[in-house]
Amino acid sequence: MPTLSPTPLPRSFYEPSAKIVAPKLLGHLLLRRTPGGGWAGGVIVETEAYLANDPACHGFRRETLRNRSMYGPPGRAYVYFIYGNYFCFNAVCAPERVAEAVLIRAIEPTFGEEWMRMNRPVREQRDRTSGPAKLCLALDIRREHDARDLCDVNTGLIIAHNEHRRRFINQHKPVITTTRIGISVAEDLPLRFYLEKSAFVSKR
DNA sequence: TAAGTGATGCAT
DNA sequence: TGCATCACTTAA
Repeated sequence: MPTLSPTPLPRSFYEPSAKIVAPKLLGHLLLRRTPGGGWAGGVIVETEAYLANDPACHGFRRETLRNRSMYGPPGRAYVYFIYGNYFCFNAVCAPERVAEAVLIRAIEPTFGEEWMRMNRPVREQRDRTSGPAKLCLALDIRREHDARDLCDVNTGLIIAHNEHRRRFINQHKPVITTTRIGISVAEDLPLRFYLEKSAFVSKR
């Protein structure tokens, strides 16, 4: 499973449209450096794509203070605050000035589980990271992580190559493609992707 | 199933 | 300046 010295996915990985990148992120690793100096996080099992010509995308209308990082270069974080309580984490895709991103909706915890349990002490392990705001709580991802470079291991928030990705996907396939959750426009687009056999998928 | 939560951004 | 909206979660 693990990599003590993780290798971030390269920036070129995020240059295509989010609709291409979203399914390709399944099986890779969302990782956060802990105060203790180790890594916490796990395998991405559910994603959604938000596109430049997509009314549900925060960057659909124009650049604002909130969505600024979506308009920046690919391979950075877009973290936004929602419902007065929660943060959600995205990986910015597509070239600069093209506002696209992939929302990470769920991960399977594999590293730093003790630290995540402290951050989000719920009874059931599968409730720890089975939702976009849940995983931000477990990994203590906040406003200050917005715009952070996911390709630079020194920023402490990365998406890393999973050398066991193929095996993980084989064990958790098939990949299901369906409509996105919690939106009120463009509800019919097939832009949500998840691994059918993962217990951490937020909703079926 | 519904309420809580407050920043955001569009309309005024 | 005001106010509806919101890529969610939790407790019922």
